[in-house]
Amino acid sequence: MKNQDFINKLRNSGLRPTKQRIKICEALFNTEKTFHFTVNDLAKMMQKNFNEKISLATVYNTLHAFKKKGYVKEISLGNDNSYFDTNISSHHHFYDTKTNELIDIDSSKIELKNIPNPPKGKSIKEIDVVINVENDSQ
Amino acid sequence: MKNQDFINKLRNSGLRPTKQRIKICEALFNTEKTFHFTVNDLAKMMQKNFNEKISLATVYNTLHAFKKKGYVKEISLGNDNSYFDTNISSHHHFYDTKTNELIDIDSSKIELKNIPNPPKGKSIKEIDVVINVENDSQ
DNA sequence: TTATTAGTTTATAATCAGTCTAAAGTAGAA
DNA sequence: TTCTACTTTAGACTGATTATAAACTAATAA
Repeated sequence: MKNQDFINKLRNSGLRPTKQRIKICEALFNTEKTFHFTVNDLAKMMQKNFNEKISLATVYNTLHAFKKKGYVKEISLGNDNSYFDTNISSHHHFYDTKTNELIDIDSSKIELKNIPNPPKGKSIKEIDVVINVENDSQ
Repeated sequence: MKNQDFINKLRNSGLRPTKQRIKICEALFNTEKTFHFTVNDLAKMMQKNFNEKISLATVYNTLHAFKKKGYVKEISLGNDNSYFDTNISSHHHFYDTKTNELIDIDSSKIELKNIPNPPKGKSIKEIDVVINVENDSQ
């Protein structure tokens, strides 16, 4: 993808294509593979790999805007800080509770049967399966 | 359950039956139904319903100790603060992302098929299914 | 172009959950 | 009763996230 594509992408979804947002698009979407990251990871990555100091507040704002637009997903894990994922397809995760490592599982791999009906008046938005794993003790 | 039962329960698992721990046991386990709560919920509950001001640090300590002993479970949700659950059976949850409401789903209700093998050297500790729901828009 | 304005970015302060610390208190064993 | 190790506590501290308010900039109209 070229810069102009990101500019269009942003503009089409009602976000002004600012320098910072375009750079963040490059960092997130100009990759072969999708990946997981924290807000801090991204802020550091922008400075080191993209030579672009972006204020933390802006990184938060941008990620939340991108999340709203469906460009990234936020991953639900119990622990400390929250993870984002550039893999926006429906999928699940292995999660190493000791190392905080996250590994994607294609949603087609796991079959969920007998999903119960949601409480009255509510409807299902998404189902997250987290398989908590740990290193085998030696 | 009577106080003496809690004292035995604590002592049997190597925790000294202090006044605070016994009171917290009463609050958590002398109920008809299991329930979900945050650390703050519990601290307030102790003061209001049990007339017992317990320091926040102690509430944290106690809950972590109880979690380690398997008296409570901690629930993995993305958002703000973490939830505890007095339902320690294996089970899943409906989670209302707008209201933060949590509803238990018996683990036998949902059938998981084709669980993929964990990454090499790791083994599965637990599987959490969170069904995110929202109020139907009127 | 230029001027206007509405949306953005930024540094910094503020907040909030959770942890740490060191002193005071207490249960259990001798 | 005394001693010791475990607990509790208030308050300091940390780290993630949000709020604020001033400076900046993209989009639009003139």
